[in-house]
Amino acid sequence: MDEVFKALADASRRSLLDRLHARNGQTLNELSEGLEMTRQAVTKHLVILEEAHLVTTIRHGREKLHYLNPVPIHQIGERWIRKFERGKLAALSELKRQLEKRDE
Amino acid sequence: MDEVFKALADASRRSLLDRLHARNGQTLNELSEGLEMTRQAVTKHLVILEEAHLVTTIRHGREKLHYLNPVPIHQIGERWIRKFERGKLAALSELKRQLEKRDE
DNA sequence: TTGACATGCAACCTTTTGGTTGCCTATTAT
DNA sequence: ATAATAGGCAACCAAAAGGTTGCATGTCAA
Repeated sequence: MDEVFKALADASRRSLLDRLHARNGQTLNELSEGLEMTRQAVTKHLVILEEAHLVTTIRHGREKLHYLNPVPIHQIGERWIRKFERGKLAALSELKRQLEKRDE
Repeated sequence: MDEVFKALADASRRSLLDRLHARNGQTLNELSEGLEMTRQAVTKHLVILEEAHLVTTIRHGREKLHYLNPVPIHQIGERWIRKFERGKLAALSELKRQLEKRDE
């Protein structure tokens, strides 16, 4: 879980996920095109995304195809975000209560 | 959005959010108790959480009370995670298709 | 009113992160 | 066969992150 959060912390990596979401199965060179970054920098980002299991790769000859794996993203939603949403209304009303008594 | 992702990237900060989720409105000293970190380190984390609007504070005399704000977390779920969940099934079936043709 | 307590500020340090350049290897196309 | 193409590896670098210590300030209680 920690690796996923860390991987998502960088805007370049999130935009790589966006690119794969737009078109899945791209090669390293395709993913590097038009970016303000060298191919090697993109490689490093992709390694981090792979280690977080956000991206899966398949070698096809000399090409490496990259596929988005949406499972970890889904798990963040289920296991982490949901937890905080349950307490949401209660938290807000508590905040309101505290705000109202701040002049004591 | 970027600030929120960055703030959530650190396990110590996520555990501070957990603590506030368990009991809202804690002081800095309370939040520092039992942690493998000095109070000053906790302060720095709380500043980052505040800047990402994940935590709101209210001064009450010499104490500073910290409240969890679940809104940014909810927005990550709505604006970011949902986007990837829509393509989920399509992506998986595409992956399967690619896997099946890899021996060409 | 003064000591204790809660927090703030600043300098400093080490490790991690995000990026680069240069070169090497494997595969494909001519 | 060999040149072009796709990607991998390693050394290096600057900046950011995460933490520390030491001291200052503001507030409360005796």
